[in-house]
Amino acid sequence: MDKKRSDCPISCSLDVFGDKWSLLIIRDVMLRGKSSYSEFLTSEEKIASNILVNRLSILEAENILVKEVSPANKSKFVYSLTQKGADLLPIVIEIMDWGAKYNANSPRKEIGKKIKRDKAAVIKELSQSLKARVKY
Amino acid sequence: MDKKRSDCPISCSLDVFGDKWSLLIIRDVMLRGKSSYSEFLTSEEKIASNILVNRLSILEAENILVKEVSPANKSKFVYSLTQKGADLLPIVIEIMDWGAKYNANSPRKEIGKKIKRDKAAVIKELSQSLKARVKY
DNA sequence: CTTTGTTGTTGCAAAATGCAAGTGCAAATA
DNA sequence: TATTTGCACTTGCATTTTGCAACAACAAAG
Repeated sequence: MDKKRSDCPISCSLDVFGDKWSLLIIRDVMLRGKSSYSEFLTSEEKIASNILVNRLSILEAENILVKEVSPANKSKFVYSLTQKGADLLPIVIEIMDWGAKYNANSPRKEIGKKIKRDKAAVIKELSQSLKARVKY
Repeated sequence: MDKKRSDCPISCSLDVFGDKWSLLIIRDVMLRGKSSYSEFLTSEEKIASNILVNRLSILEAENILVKEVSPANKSKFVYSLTQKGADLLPIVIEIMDWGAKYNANSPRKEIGKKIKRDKAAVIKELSQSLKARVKY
């Protein structure tokens, strides 16, 4: 881990995921059912492969993701959320809500509309369903 | 504004404040009563002056902060939150909560403890008090 | 008239990012 | 067996951003 700029919890958090890519990887795992390097590479934001490797290794080192051999394909890895990673859900939902509110070109889809109606319920529901696949 | 990587609301949001400094400036305005360039410079994370100028101009261009001549001192500027900026409160609170939970060295202070007890109440209460000083 | 406070700017080295191509290796296919 | 495909990186290099320190413009205060 890089050394912290301060003990402020906001600053500490940003030291970990305060960049343009980390939370997009988390989003892919959390909300889009993605779990592998090749799936992350195909996301529409077009992350570069070296950045992806770098971020995956940081997220793994921070115990936000765990990397394991795929049960289905032994020459493949799958990344899963830890509890610490799953706990990022409220942050991701709030960022999504703010972004949907202030961007004309991001029309709210089903989940966005549900968030607008009852954010707390969406977080509760999703965090329940994440529990089933959280590792460690 | 830089061009967007995608229409995903999370991606759009990170295009705006997805870096290590923007949300610390927002924190200073939102929770620490700071409002001027010189106050931001003195924060413990020690932002460089060129980065600060750059971020303030982005936040202003994005209509998250407004810059005005200080009523008290005509040779000074004050930055205030717009409604769009104040709406970042839930994000900031969630990030603070996560950071406090997973960092041994960030003992929860009063606000952190209140968040742990009743996050929704803290957000509601603070957003009420922000309303009084939001511009536009 | 000089000092202080405030908001910047400039220059430069170091680090991070973006992009394209290449590598290693196991599984699938011919 | 030989070849191809899929997957997870690695490398090289140009561009951009960051970090650090010094300098500058200008109004207000003393």
